[in-house]
Amino acid sequence: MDRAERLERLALLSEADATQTAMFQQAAAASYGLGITEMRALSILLRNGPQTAGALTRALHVTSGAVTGIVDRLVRRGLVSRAADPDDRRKVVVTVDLAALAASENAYAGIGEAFQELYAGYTDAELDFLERHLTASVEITARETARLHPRA
Amino acid sequence: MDRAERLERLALLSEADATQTAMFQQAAAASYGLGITEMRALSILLRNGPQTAGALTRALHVTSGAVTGIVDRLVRRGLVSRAADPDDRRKVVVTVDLAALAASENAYAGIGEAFQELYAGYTDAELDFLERHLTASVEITARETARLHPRA
DNA sequence: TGGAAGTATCTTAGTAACTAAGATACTTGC
DNA sequence: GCAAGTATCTTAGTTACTAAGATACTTCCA
Repeated sequence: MDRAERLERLALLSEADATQTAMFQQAAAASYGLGITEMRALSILLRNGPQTAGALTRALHVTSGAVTGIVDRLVRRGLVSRAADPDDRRKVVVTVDLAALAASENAYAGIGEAFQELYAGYTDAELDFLERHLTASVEITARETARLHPRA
Repeated sequence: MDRAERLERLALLSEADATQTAMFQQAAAASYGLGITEMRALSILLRNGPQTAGALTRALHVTSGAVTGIVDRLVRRGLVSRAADPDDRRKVVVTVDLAALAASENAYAGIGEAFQELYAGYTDAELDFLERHLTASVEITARETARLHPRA
């Protein structure tokens, strides 16, 4: 098959995967009774550790007012907690309550298993390639997202 | 490296990629002055061709009332048009105006180029693997999304 | 053939999550 | 010690959604 043609098909597939994945995330968030932005905030807190409201503002590309509401709602559900920063009392550090999170239903269990099953059929070399590809993809996408945000 | 450990890292990376990609999509939609759901509707119309409002309702997992608003806004921007189905006059078929779309700014140009550059460094075998992987991923994700939607 | 049931879309009222602007509380630098 | 800067929260308004139901058309069956 022609290489240019393959690249074209890959771009389309990649776009379809992105749309489908975003819709899954929204459905998963809804199944927890959370909004998509609250879910993203949780994801960022889990991945990058406890951080201030300001850091979440920048990571989520929303206003500080929105973050106040997001953290309020997560606190009300007992999924995160706010704590004053002893070094700078203007700051508020948000921390995920891992025990509470573990105790809640896991909407990701099904898809996680399905992907583990898919990966099981891959060779070590293929897994290695996929890891390198995803790392590059995250880097590119984060950079291009920042480019689209005038305030960034 | 241990295989179980690699699978664990891959799952985390995959989640990070999904979150980042969703945020890019939202930023791209906003740069067109569109909402994320309008963008998804356009994407579905482009990928699967002209279809009825009802089909969009099912594909987007939103209510029929929401689709009315989404199509209204896209029509107002001149990006799509409504047409009566001659065979069933209850139906309204929505079609993308490709010329209008091509004439608008392309927020995807930058990321598209970045990925083409990434792909340029891949072998034919790697591209082939990626295509098979994405195809499987779209299939799994669509199935798992449907599972999370009670109305589906 | 005509009426009941079903289907497709749109309308309306209400809700939730966002933005923009500005208030409050604290910190830093001169 | 005061002015300017920073971090978060508050308030008012907007937007895109849902739920419920109205309208218009189609299908099925006695």
